Amino acid sequence: MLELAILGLLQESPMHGYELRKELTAKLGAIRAAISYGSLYPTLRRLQAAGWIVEAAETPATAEEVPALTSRRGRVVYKITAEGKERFAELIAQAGPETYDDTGFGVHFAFFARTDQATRLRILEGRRRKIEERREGLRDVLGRAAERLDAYTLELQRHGLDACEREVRWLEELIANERSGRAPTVPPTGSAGGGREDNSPSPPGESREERP
Amino acid sequence: MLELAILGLLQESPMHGYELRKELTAKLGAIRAAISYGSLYPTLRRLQAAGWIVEAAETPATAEEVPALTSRRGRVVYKITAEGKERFAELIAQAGPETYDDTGFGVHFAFFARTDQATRLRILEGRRRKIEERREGLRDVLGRAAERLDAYTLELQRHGLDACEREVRWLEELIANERSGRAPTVPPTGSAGGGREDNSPSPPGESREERP
DNA sequence: CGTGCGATGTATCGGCCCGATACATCGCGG
DNA sequence: CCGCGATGTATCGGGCCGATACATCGCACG
Repeated sequence: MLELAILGLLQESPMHGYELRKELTAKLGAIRAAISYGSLYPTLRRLQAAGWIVEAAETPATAEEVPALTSRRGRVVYKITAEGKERFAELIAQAGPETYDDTGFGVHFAFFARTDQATRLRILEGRRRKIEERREGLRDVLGRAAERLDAYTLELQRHGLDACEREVRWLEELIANERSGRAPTVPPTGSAGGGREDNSPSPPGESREERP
Repeated sequence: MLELAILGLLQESPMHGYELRKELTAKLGAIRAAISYGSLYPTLRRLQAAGWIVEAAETPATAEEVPALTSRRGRVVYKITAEGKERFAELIAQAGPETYDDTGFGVHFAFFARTDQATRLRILEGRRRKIEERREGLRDVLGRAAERLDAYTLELQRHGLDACEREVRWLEELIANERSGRAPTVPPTGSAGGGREDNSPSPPGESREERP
């Protein structure tokens, strides 16, 4: 999952580890608290070994050749490669079982702007199915095994059930919106593209303004 | 976390691994999908090595000494020890940072019936604090960095924010209910105790029936 | 002027937990 | 009688986390 998220973020611009972590936290804040360095750095090394990303020198070397007497430990900037972009496309499109658990779905969703509509629909429906199953499990427990459990445990199940129902409704809305056509996708953002990246796509969820 | 959950369940009755997993899934279904055996068995071994639990023979050995020609691989039943009960009490009462993350809080809450009221209150308030912080983080992102993020990412944050607000309200209710006195606790369930264990404690949340 | 402290920044280590996999037994229906 | 799904125990590789260590930079406070 981290692999996918890093590849996705580096596609927007090169970054060093610390920055990456902050962006990760901002983008996935709704899903997970904060990525640990104990996960981040090993993953970066893995990605580098696979050739999906490369290190880029921090100082552009325009200056004189002062070869670092003090062995300055400067920041390490990572940059995605062409193979890395292919890898990202592969990961974002394929949907295994882990695509639908909380974290996996969150990461995929966070990069929906770079996902084609058919895949978005597939993922939203897969997630809905999974949540519906969890919901049924909770209803079963609350129905059949209620007398075996104490009041606090039951209250926990009720709260979980409520969250499931709410998420299913949310997904229904997103699915309907997705089917109805208006689906924004960030253009591939090719490395050479010039202009501003300020496209503000029409949002999912109910539209706040209507077309006349 | 698994350690705490296992100790808690074995306090109700001895169980073998498979059964333990089912009970765990029933009790924590609102929190996590299903405990993996790859977690369960190593944890059981750990607990055994520490002396918190012991293996109990499946067949009570009342029968003749037929010494298992076929080396019958029978089920392995685990039983909590006195030290294990102490350990559980220690774990359930102490509150580190991990007590307030999603999983940790869920497990603690699921065993609130075996937790004293002061600890329950402390944990509920700690959890509320943590969720409030997450909520503020999300509000910050939605306020300050909104234009840097695409519509899908923003929608994710909104959904997360909504979930936070909802959970805070839920916690407020539980806290108020807890403060108001009526707080059920399962009696220690001492190993020697005789009677039925059918105490049905008054539930958290709004009471559905009122006393005249 | 110096000094310490919080933010920035890179990195490792032990440990928990997961998914995949393997293997054995039991009961039941075809 | 045979297969098949439920029951049941167990290991292995790998991902991710929390704790920890260490270095630099800017700046506020004495």
